[in-house]
This record gives sequence, C-alpha cells and structure tokens, in this order.
Amino acid sequence: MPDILLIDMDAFYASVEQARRPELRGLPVIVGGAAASRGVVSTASYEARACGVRTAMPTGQARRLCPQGVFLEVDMTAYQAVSGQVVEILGRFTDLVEPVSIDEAFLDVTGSRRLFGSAQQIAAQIQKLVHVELGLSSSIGIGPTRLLAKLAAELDKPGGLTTLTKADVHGRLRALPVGKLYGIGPVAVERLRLLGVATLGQLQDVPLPVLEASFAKAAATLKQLALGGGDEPVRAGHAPPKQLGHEVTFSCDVTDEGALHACLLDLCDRSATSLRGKGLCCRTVSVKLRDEHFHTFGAQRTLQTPTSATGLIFQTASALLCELHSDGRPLRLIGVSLSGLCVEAPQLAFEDSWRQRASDAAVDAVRAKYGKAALRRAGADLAPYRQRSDLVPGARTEDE
DNA sequence: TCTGGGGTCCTAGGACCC
DNA sequence: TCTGGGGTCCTAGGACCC
Repeated sequence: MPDILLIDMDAFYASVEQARRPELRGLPVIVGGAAASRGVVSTASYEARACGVRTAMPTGQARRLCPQGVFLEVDMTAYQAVSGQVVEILGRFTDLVEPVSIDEAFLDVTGSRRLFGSAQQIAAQIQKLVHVELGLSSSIGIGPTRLLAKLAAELDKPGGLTTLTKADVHGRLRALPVGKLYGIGPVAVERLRLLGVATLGQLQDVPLPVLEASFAKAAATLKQLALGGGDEPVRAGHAPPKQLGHEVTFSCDVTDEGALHACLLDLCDRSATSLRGKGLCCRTVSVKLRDEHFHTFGAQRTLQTPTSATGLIFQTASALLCELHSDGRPLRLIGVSLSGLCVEAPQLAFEDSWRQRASDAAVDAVRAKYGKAALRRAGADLAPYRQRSDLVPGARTEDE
C-alpha cells in the first residue's frame, strides 16, 4: 500500500498575514475584497471564524458578524511566494510532490520511509519545519489513496495529523455526509438526497442501477468515491495550464460600450502577457459576462492558428463582446479566458505582424524590469470601474 | 446575506467528414 | 428520394474545487 500525504495549510492567506505582521496574531483577520462593495471573504483566520465568518461570505456580512475584524486585501504575490517555500520543504522528503492549489499538495512518501521513518513520522517532521521556518500551521492527512489522504486532512483542523485506512471506509467513515467527498457538491448532494442517500455508507449500499438512473456514467465514479477512491498516482510537479484568464466584477453595473471595451482590452492585455510569460500560445478566446440578475453567459471563438499577440486576442474578444452585448443590458462582470494552449509555435498567424510582436515584446520587457503596473495599453482604462477604488476616499488608484 | 477570481472537468448538441 | 453510423472538432453551459 502506498503512503500518500495531503498537506493543507490552515487558513492560509490569513495565516501568512499574521506570520509577517506579528501585531495581527490573535486578532480576527479577514482577507479578501476589503475595499470592494461586492467582495467576498477569501480566508478568515480562526479567530474570525469564531464570529461565524466563512470563506465565500460577502464582505458586508462578515463586517456585521465581526465588526472588530481586521480586513485585508488579497496579496496573491506574497501568498504564492510562501507557497513556493512550503513546496521546497516538502521536496526535502520526496521528489513526488504534486501541488494541487496554492495551499495544498499531495506527496507520495512510500519510497522515503527507509530514510525518514514512517509516513506519520514524516508528516510530523513536515509540520514542525513548516511551523519553525515559516511560522505557519498545517493539517496533514495520510492514506493509501489521494481521496483518503484528503479526507483525513479535513477530519482534524487546524494542526491535525490523521491517518485513514481502507478499513475505515467500511467503519468510522460510513456516517460521513456525502458532501464531504471531493467532487460531490451541493447539486449532487441534493440529487443523492432524493435517492435516500445522505451518508458515505448509504452510498456504498445503494445498488448501482439505482445510481445510474440518476447519474448515468457518473454513477461508477460515485461508487468509487464511496469505496475510498481509485489509485491515481501522485505526479511530480505542476500540471501544465490548460486555460488562463482574468475577470473583474464592477463596483456598479456598467452599460457603457466604450467602458466595457476599455476594460476588455486591459483583461486581454494581462492575459496575453502571462501567456507569453509562460512561452505559450492560445487557439481559443472566450468572453464571459454576468448581468445585473447574476445570469452568466459567454461565447468563444477558435482561431485558425495559435497566437499570443495582444492585438489579435483583443480583436477577437472585442467581436465576441459586441455579439454578446447587443442588447446593452447592465453588466456586473466581464472576463476573458484563453484556452487551447500550446507551446509557442514558429508558425505565426497572418495577423501576427512583426510590428505587433515587437510591440508586445517591448511591453513585456518593460514590465519584467519595472513591474506589471509600469505600462498600460492606450485605451485599457480600468480605473473608474474597478472595485471601489473610485468610491473610497484616499484609496489607491490605478495611477502609476 | 446578495453573491470574487483563479482554475479543471464534463455533457450535450451541431457541423462536418468518411 | 431517403437516409446509417462513427469520429472529430467546436460551442455553450454548468458543477465543482480552493
């Protein structure tokens, strides 16, 4: 049996803030959308959770529940740097480290036991190093499959170190609500409830044909989840990205076509810049809109030839926006996403003139040297529509 | 309470080709 | 004049995760 570990950083963003600003330790820290009229909570420290503040809760609600809370903006660059430091510590124990998000990673330590001791001893060493070197708390789950390791990590937080075995699947885990399983969300929970299935044990017992009547092909996957998951191996390193993009929610709904296109240009510019930064091209450009009624819709277009040129990407997105927004309805969100990613091909699209490529390269060079905000495309004006920067006195503007 | 931003994966239908 | 079946690509939308 392999020994798979899942390390999950406790209240990661809030903990990073408390670690780097000691005066925040012991205080209810709430990270996310601090200045935004339409923000939600990304992470709440355990002190804030005691007030009832939860992830994904609207910031306004969090303020009412926890008026004494310290509200902070998300500083993704800082969290990514710390995430890299955590991964470095994990790499001291095995090469088989698979980061799955900014605050979680799987490790396969089966081959490390002779050098470092049992899986439990390795997990304890990791927790200690992460605490001593980074000042952060983590929970680690151990199991023979990824699913059981993940479940184990969630059983005892924060600071837990929990092991689950295959035997637990038919024992202590039978009472677990199905919604605790990775991949079973609110919709699936409700559909299962209609079948009389609420717990892991009931999911084990329900006949497959009954499940198939409601879930078709997905029924087999559900059954596998109920038995502790499959045997997908831990793969070293990050998987290559399949899609990348940016989106923004306006502080007030926007109808103005010019403003929308200016915003779209900024989103295309940022997306294309990170595309080129990774040495990638895209074939498909998607535009996503959300209207005042929170209805989300979108459209996409696939190009004949992959591109990384800001100009062509914006031109494509702009045409999609015109089609999608012909009725001029008020919008609360606009987003751009690039997919069909491939490594930069020598064959370039007809529209990728040398002039455009030279301009993109120059922009990338300036940003690499002076920071992402050093340059903005003419017409890519987001400032008046960004979250609250126009409404909060003294708030930082987009000025460089 | 009034709903972020970054992703992955899946499904269903239609176009098109053989 | 009417009509099969398989494969692939594309689009739109949605569930789900952190």
